[in-house]
Amino acid sequence: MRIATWNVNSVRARGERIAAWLQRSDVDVAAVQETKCRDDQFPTQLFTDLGYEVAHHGLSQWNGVAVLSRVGLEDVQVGFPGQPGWGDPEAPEARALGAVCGGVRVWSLYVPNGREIDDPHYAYKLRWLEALRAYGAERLAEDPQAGIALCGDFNVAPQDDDVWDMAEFEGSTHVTKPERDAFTSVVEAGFTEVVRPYAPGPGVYTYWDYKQLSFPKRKGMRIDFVLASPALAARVSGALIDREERKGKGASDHAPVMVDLDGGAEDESAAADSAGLAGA
DNA sequence: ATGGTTGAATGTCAA
Repeated sequence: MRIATWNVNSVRARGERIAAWLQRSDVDVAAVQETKCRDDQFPTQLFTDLGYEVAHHGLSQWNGVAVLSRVGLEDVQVGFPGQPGWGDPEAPEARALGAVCGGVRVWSLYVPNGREIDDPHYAYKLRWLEALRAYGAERLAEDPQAGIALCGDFNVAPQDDDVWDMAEFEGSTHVTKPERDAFTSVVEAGFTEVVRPYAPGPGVYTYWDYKQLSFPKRKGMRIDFVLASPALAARVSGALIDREERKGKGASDHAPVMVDLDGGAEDESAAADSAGLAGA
């Protein structure tokens, strides 16, 4: 089974490109962020026509998260318990959506950007990551064998090599110790980042700003991740960052990140077929 | 080409 995460930066501006990518890449489950639309604006049919079930949560033109799956989509959760809110009155934004797909609880997460270190959004970002850690820890305490994937745009570059030049990030968000500590806390709660071992840096990124020719100049950031629970991490057989998808007219500013899993219902059925053939 | 973004409530914010 292949699962993926991608900040698409508007599902309406990029629908055809997303559909082409799903098919080309043989994606079974996609966690999508920044759909930038309400539920009633989501181009559901584009994906159901390709055999995917769709769950979307969008409240406005900002944020918006979705899960697309062709291996079943059950138990949809809008937001997670304890997810911090924003605004007045304070309310959760459309930044988290979970569903069980092919036996794995897949979360599409869009961590707040943080903007500037002295902006209230920065403290909001840290609260949000802490709440995610607490929720993840709780789920694993309840079921240590659970297959959980925390997929998304974390808006944190955990290591110095995850940005093109640390000197250019002096005083900036995404690389501060509190943000990195918050990310590490989620990992230490039991969620291994499974992409990096198969796509090591330096110079390997998932996001390049549209401005200043960042992509051709290779000035990117690694901020999109798949964090897997122990049982799920044990099934990972590969991962890749689809840098090609960042190229050309109409690209998102993020690249898709894909993870391949061994086992699960499909592989068991294939193994049974193989055994049957061998015996024939 | 010596510069250079894109997408969303069309006006200005967000990333």
